Amino acid sequence: METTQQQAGQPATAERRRRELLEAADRVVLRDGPKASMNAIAAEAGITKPILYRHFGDKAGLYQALAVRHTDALLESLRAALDAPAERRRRVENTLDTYLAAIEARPQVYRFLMHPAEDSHAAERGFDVGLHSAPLLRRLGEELAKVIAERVDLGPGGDELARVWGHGIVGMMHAAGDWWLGERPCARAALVSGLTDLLWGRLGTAGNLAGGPGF
Amino acid sequence: METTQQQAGQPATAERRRRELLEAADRVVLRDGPKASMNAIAAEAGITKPILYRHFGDKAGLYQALAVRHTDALLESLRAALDAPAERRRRVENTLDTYLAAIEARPQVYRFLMHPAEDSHAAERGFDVGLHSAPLLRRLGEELAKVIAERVDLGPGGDELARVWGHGIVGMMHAAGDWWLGERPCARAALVSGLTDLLWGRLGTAGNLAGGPGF
DNA sequence: CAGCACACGTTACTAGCGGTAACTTCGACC
DNA sequence: GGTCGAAGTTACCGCTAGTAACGTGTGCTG
Repeated sequence: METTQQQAGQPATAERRRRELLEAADRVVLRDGPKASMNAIAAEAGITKPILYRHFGDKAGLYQALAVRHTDALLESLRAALDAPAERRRRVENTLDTYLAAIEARPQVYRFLMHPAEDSHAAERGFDVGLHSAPLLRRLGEELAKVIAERVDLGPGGDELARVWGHGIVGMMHAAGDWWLGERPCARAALVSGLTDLLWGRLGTAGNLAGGPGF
Repeated sequence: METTQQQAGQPATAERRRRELLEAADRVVLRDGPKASMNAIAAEAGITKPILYRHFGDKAGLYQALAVRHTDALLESLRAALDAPAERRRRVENTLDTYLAAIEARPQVYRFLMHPAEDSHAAERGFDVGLHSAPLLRRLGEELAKVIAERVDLGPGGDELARVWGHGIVGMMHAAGDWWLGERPCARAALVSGLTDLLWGRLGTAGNLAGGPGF
């Protein structure tokens, strides 16, 4: 670690450096989960903390930059599934499956995205409830809402309803996926078809169980 | 803060003290949100940190004790809504509305329940993804699954499907509620009926929007 | 070439966190 | 009276996020 470490050089180093740092941070987060500390990230990048702070402001900034990258990637694949030519139910199934495959393949990333530190001295006096939930969820909800609103005929007030549905469906997908990832109670395909059945109203049409109190 | 502060006394002080501490912690969490520190809680209770640790082991222990209390209370009211005599759709609407009313009335508590510190040196080596989600969500999901499984006829494999639905529905409720609480885009009743429509399969039956790419 | 400016990097620090060790003090019981 | 144990304290550890102050190399400009 002598002072003669960087060969310096290119003037466009700024953006480059930023991406290098992000990739180092990525590695650490992938390895250590959400407990990744700024010190650890700096060490992985071969530098020290203040540089991180110069580039990203604070931890929330770094995390957000990381989250945006991953969220973008996930969103892109989800949009592809949502846009593929198929009947509506098939599209929904494919989208759910894409999401589940993603969180299954890289659970650490998923976990990180859902738990953005949350500290961030926001919440100062007046605790703005609401924005506590992971940005990923909000973004996915809004994106899905947009797709629904522009493609499905929901009558008057449809935009508002589409947003309700967007956030609701995303939440369903998230919670079920989280539970499934933890307990692995069934195959991915079974989860997908179960959720799609739910969305297709099977709860409303299924009969009461004989002998029970009814529902 | 002289040493002659507590009048001591009763031998059954242990349980009493524990409840006093929990109530103090409750007050602090209600005031400071999830950033409530052990120091602050101890101060509010009029004592110092080590006592808290003697009673609850660590922060996670205290938080869990707090969470159990609130979760129990919420669960009870939800169960009441779920058991009230009415047709199925009405029960679902009432349950959703009960949940939303609860988080609307005490958003700080809600926020605390959804963010159980998460630190807890679990996640050691092997980051057990999955259990990161708030215990409240898991518990609600399992409870709902139980209700569904014992009342609705879902055919073979129904128990597994019920769990999928339980967690899915709870997730939907949570995410939509979180979003709604943050943006307040509509009245509570509108959100409830929108979500119920979703659960009753309106997404499957709604027509495509004329002129769009179809969905 | 001198010198200025600036980005890049460092060491060394603060304030606060969760958690603990060691000591004191009080009340009960034999 | 003397001892035992719970309740409570102060003072600390190791860690975190974040910052201030101090080099050091490079390119531009007089």
